[in-house]
Amino acid sequence: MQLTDLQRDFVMHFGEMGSRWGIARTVGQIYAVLFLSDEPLNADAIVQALGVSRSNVSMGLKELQSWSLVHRQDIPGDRRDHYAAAEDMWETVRTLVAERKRREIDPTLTRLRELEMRAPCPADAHAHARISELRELIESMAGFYAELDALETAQLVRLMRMGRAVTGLAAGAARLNPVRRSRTERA
Amino acid sequence: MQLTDLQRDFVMHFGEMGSRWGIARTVGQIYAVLFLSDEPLNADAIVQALGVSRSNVSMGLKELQSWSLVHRQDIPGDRRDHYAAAEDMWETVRTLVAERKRREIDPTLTRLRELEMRAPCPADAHAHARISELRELIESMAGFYAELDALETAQLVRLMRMGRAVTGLAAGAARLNPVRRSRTERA
DNA sequence: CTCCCGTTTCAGAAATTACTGAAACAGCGG
DNA sequence: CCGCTGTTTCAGTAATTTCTGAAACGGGAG
Repeated sequence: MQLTDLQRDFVMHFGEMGSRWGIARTVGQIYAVLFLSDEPLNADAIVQALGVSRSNVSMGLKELQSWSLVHRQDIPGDRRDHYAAAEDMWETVRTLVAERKRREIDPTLTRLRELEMRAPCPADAHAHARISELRELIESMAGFYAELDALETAQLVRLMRMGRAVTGLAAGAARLNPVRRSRTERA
Repeated sequence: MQLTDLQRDFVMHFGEMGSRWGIARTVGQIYAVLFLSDEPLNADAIVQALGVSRSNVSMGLKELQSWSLVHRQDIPGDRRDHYAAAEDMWETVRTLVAERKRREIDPTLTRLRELEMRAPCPADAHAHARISELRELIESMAGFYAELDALETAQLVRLMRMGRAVTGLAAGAARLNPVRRSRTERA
């Protein structure tokens, strides 16, 4: 398979961005190729398109599948495995975010809670407080995320495109649904 | 300076997480030390706490300042530079997100728009469509982010802790502010 | 069972990224 | 202007990550 100029430039950019996200450059490129393709591709087509080794593609596909970004898809009458990127990009964003949360946020929360449990040696008073505050912050964000994630995709998209209405809530809602505030916050 | 057990464990975890985020391990550790400290620290204190080279700390502090996560702070009667992490964690989250957007999302949007502009060679029809769709998706998310970012911190926190109310909007708003939907979506 | 087509694994090579120590630099007090 | 304290730069080294080619594996057809 031979990429067009447009495809090549897109794929290169994607590889570049991927490598800033802890994703190996070629893994990003493999995803990009599948993302653009209008049909499932077999591993050799990807090898040709990118000029990387067969084994590298195999590893990359495995990783992409572990992130649920790519899935195997049968082509009748062809014994080889074919792969395709998920069609629905919003769904893909969801899995991407969910996966990152699972791999990065959740373990951190666990660890922070564990640290908070420890017998608080007096020299640690300030550190302890900072850790609690950080844990609370992360929990707030995780809660907000869980809210959004519970929505159907169509609703989520609507919400994101609603503009002012959402944030208007924040200003107006103090009366309707007040959050219990600490003395310092009230000051 | 000598770290307590609690501090050491936190710092190590932070370094670990940092390195999954494209931040060098020691840079994450430097930030963590400053984050926990109840007073500004000079570079040598950090060198001692982490056991890394002076120059590494100097580079790390420079990078953290470029992300606005850490700032220099004078200690009267001490010629050395002292550094401190920002007090307000929500503010820190904001700058972190803003900075990542600026460095990663904005260039991608620019590039995607540029690719869309190109004379659409017939073989690229599908690729072109996918790129447009991706661009629109990213723009939606960026718009939503801009909304949130425009809020005062206190309001933002309130919004995040509001629970149902926010996402309830999405369900209710179809009538008030309908989004034009494609035939397939309606099906 | 064996051959064939395709996939996966893995140890080492290559490339990238992070870190160090030495030297240059900055600015202040004398 | 010199000497002292502290900071930054940078070229080289170390460590880590990514990629490759060769070999092992798997399973269906004959």
